[in-house]
Amino acid sequence: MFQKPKGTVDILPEETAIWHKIEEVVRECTKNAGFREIRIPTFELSGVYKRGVGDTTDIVQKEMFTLNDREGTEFCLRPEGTAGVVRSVIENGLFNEPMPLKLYYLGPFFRYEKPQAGRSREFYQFGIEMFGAETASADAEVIALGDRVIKKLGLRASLNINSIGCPDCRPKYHDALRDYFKSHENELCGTCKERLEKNPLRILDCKSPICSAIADNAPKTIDHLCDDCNTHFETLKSTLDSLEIEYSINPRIVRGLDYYRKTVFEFISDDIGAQSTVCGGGRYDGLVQQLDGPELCGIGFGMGLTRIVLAMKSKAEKGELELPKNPSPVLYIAPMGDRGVVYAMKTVTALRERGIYAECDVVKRSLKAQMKYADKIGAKYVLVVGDNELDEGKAMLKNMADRDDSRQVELDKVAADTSILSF
RNA sequence: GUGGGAUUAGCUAAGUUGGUUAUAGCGCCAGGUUGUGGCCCUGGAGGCCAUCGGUUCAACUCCGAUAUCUCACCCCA
Repeated sequence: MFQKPKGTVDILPEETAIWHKIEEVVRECTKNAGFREIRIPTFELSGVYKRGVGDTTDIVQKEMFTLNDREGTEFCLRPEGTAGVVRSVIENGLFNEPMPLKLYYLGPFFRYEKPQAGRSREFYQFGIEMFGAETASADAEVIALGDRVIKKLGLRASLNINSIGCPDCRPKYHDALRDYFKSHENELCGTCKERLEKNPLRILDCKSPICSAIADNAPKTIDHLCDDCNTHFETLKSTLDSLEIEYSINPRIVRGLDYYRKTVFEFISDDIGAQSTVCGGGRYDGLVQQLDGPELCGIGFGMGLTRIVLAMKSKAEKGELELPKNPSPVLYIAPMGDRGVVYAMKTVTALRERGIYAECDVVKRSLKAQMKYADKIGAKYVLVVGDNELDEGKAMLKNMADRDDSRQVELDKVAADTSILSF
């Protein structure tokens, strides 16, 4: 017997109803905000990610699924969405469209990781990208969309924002940070000692209690912003205030992808385990040029839909949310005898054409077994059709929710007049 | 990549200090007189007890390895 690959999941019919709901909310929210869907390959030339996401990131260094074609060209299964979208924007000249260019995507992504709650090797992500708008209003619009999707799904997540500066002010901040941590070098954990030279920003993220305590008093990125970045951040805050979107400023938010500039943010859920970032993103003003495109700023986020599903299930367990279910048939027709089967098939087909979910027996079950089955699948009404009914042209339409409630209907009207399927 | 926990039927679990045909509930299928669901009763199907190796007269039970799941670190959505 075959097993699915490690770290992948089978999403079974019971759960796909939840996914349909999520996709419905995503499509509605993006449509109302003018984001249009883009569908791009699930794999790209490796360089797209190596150059886009950054050579030194964990994602590129140890989490990519790579494959080679017969000519030896190296590809990667997409580990994230932004780099591929940027590649497509450049390759298709979408930067010539009216600005801002607003896009969204939805689909599977792949990272070679050790699986745990909220982290798998194949996971689904919804993301948006907005190009050509460098104002803080654009940041707020992107954040507001993430906020709306989360709220429309009945979830709560706290929004954390930060600014990590731009190529002008970030080096100065790095120096200040390095100076500070150097004075505590002996106390830092092993990994953080290494981080000191390579990427001191990451020490802020360390979960070790000692490093974390030291980091508490570290210089904050928002105290070292240049005038431009500072104004941008202040404007973002006041815009979020006026939109009544709650947030907290978290100087520890440090994203692991090299392309981020200025605004970074995360929506964090407390309904799931340690992998609690349900949506994360930020501004990436240098990325398009980094991938050989024109000068074009951008901002976006990725939303981990697998984690959204986890959060919804967790909420449902606490009784705070009702999970979407697959639909039940309005009518189940229980035929008896060959003439009944013909009637049942014709009527069910006609009802389906009219957009009504109807079922009938196709396994030759006894009447009793059919009733049990109709009950199990949650049919609202049942119509028993045998020779007697066919001869008279009439049958009893039974309301499954109420034992004493049934009405006589004319058989040839069941498919024609759907109003009889509600009483 | 580093740790901890787990693996017995489709699902949730029991299985005595190693000892004959490996259990239960739920679910599935079929019945409980001629044409009616939920409750109840009866029967049936369904397991190489994760895999491989070792100890033993004898292993679901003890030991080792592998795989997978799971939780955390790391990292991220």
